[in-house]
Amino acid sequence: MGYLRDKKFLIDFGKNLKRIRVEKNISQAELAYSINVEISQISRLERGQLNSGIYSVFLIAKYLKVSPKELFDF
Amino acid sequence: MGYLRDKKFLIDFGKNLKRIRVEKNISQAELAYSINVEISQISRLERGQLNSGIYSVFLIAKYLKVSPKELFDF
DNA sequence: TTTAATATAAGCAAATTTGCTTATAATTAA
DNA sequence: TTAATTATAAGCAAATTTGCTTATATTAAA
Repeated sequence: MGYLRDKKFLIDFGKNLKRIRVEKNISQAELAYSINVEISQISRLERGQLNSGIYSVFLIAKYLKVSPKELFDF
Repeated sequence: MGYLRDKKFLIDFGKNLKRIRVEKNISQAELAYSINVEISQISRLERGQLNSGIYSVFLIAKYLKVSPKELFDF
């Protein structure tokens, strides 16, 4: 990640994702396994350490049974 | 992009982005220049050829003066 | 507390995106 | 039609994400 990147957006996104995932009682491992991505990706994404691609977001939203929109609703 | 990736989401996302951008009378070049990304990225993104990071989406939404949510509203 | 489950951390290779560039095609304006 | 603007295309290096792995820390349950 470029050093000039404003991380607030990524951190807020991650927090929102985590909130929704926890609300649905789904572990990082379950989510990761179900959509075929690595736990480490979910972990890093939730902590704002990763600028994931929109396709991963789409898969995550799908498994969490929310619209991708909702993951950006913060 | 992995060969198994379902491209429909990326293509739909791109179309929606293009629709919004054109509605606002903003060229790919203007958008790209304004948020410091390459025109080729915008072009590829709009055609669903690219799984851009959410941070780029955030920047794009910001310049287009829409919520990131709106880019996923399709 | 002790155990089990969950989450965070970090390193490395492979895959992908991004920046940069040049060229061509398509669209719009004159 | 012609010129100008805008969009698409493609190749390459650099940067970043992702997959894979092992290890540690935190949280929840017994």
